[in-house]
Amino acid sequence: MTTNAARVLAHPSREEIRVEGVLHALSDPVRLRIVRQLAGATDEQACSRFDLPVSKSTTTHHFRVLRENGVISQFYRGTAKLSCVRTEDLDALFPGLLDSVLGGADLQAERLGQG
Amino acid sequence: MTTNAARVLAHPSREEIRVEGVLHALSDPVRLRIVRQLAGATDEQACSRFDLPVSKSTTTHHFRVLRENGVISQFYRGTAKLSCVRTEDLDALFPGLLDSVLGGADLQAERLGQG
DNA sequence: ATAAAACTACGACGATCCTCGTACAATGGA
DNA sequence: TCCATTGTACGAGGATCGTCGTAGTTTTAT
Repeated sequence: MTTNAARVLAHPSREEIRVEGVLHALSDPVRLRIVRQLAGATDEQACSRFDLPVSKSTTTHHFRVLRENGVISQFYRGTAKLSCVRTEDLDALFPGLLDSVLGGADLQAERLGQG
Repeated sequence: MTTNAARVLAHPSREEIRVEGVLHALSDPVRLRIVRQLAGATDEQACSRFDLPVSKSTTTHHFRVLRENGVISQFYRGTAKLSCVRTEDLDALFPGLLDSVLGGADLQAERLGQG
């Protein structure tokens, strides 16, 4: 097989990331859950390792929204698509934002008794 | 005039505020601008003191979204409706979130040259 | 070559969202 | 009382969003 261009995923550069876009990306329950799981892991994870209450196409959609808004980066490895949070970029652009969102989500989950 | 019940505004209690709702409320450019202006002032401000690029009805809408998601509190004084950020509640629920959003917005405005 | 695994592209549906204009309500001052 | 100020309620239009199923692509293993 020749290399497939569609397998190279487009990411916004650091300068293109907007705080409104990041907040919007994180404001959906499914996507917030994805980011929490990604941030809790030590390395990148495949989309298939997420147990989400939505269909597979919807899962694809949510990962794309996160990527297009600069929250995660993704790349292919075999048939799998791996994701990780763009911690370095987000911390540089919006210091403390990611941590406080994740911390706030943790507190809320604790408070609602379903951490 | 007798007291009008419609003039008493409904606010979510602290326990009802959700991080997803707060993020959603802050993810709109107009609303983020409102909150930045509110946070930059020392006391509460009337809606009419905001110079926004939308109509008056749309302004009302955005203030309501902010209030219903627990970001601001509002009360009437005469014909004016005053607003202020629910700093104490937000800091208790999601420590550091408000500050990092505001700080990130400031940095972004600086970076884009229209602070 | 065949099949399985992982993910995507596309179109569709209903819900929500942002916006507006118009008409209305509440307050305070002349 | 009359009017100006301030904000609301309502309905509407158009855009975006979240969801899905189906069909298809890419890769790896057999």
